[in-house]
Amino acid sequence: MRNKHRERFIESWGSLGVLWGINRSMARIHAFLLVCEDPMDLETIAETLKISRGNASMSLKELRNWGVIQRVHVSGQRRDYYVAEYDAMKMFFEIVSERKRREFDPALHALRLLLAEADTEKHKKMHRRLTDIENLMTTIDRILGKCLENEKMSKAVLGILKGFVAKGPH
Amino acid sequence: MRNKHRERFIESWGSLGVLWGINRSMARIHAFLLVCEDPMDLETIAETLKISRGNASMSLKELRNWGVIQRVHVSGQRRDYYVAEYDAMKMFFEIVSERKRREFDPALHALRLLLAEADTEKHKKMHRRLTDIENLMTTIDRILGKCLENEKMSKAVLGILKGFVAKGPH
DNA sequence: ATATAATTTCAGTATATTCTGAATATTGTG
DNA sequence: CACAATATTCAGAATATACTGAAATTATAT
Repeated sequence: MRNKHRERFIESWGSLGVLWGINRSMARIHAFLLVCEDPMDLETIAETLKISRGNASMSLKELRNWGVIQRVHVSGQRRDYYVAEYDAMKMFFEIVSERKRREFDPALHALRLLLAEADTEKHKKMHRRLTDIENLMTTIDRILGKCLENEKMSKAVLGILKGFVAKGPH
Repeated sequence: MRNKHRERFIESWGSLGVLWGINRSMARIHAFLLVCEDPMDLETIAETLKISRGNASMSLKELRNWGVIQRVHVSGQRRDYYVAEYDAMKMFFEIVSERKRREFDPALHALRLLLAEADTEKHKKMHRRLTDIENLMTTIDRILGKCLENEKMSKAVLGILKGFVAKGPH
């Protein structure tokens, strides 16, 4: 039965969205548009997902800001219709980029300030711990930087990793 | 002034924690233990971070469950003391692993069920979109799988990426 | 054993987040 | 322009999440 799987996908995509910091309604709408072949209008969306029009309206606006859905016109129709962005990666990297900027970067910066003035001798263990974390975060920072630079780079990084996980015994 | 930077680190680590799905109190305690050279007791932690003992107690318990801090004994002292886990990666991968299991895996599974029954001809665009996402998620799934397998693997993956971001013009 | 220090638990409270729906604004049509 | 259809906004309500603090429990020392 199709609807069961569709519903399940929508709900699990909703939980995944929460992990990104996107609220459930937004993520569910996004999922719904992903599984729709044709553009959908606000009313259908709100009815299908059992949410208010107000909520749907705000969520759709936000999703457009994230660049993961688009508003389209259907000829002969007055109302607005929405479709999911065709490019799967775009959504993914948009979100990662934003999270990096908001939470990761400030933490790394604060960590560096702290290390700059730390007493290496007096606080050996602490210093070691923070240095390790700083190294790890710096690596992650560079990787993300590359990936987010442009689509070509992100595909290159992904390609390398794909190669790595593919080879080896099975 | 050291305390200013320490505080800033603790607060930004708190925000970063929220991104992982760890609440602010937990993440702040974790940060505090990271910047302490010596083991700290519940009372000091609660006082320093201005949270209740109850909250501190529960958060410390949770952090131990995540494996990112340890309870230690200080000779001649009755109360329990806590230190941050020495291994930076451990914390990182523990959390990623849990999030993967809880949110990522179910979404990927639901997506595959949906694709298995999708009508490729009738729903071309939708099918294409979902297939793209499935491919991307499968790659991520494999990479994470490798990384989480054991520490050696995660270091290998990180090493490869490090090599990639290091080379090139600057 | 008993007293006391320390920790944990959890019901109730506070706070933050999300959602609703009616009021308002906007857009398209005759 | 007037009217109707549609979309947006936002104050208040509902819900979810986090926190407190006092009571119950556990551990330790004498």
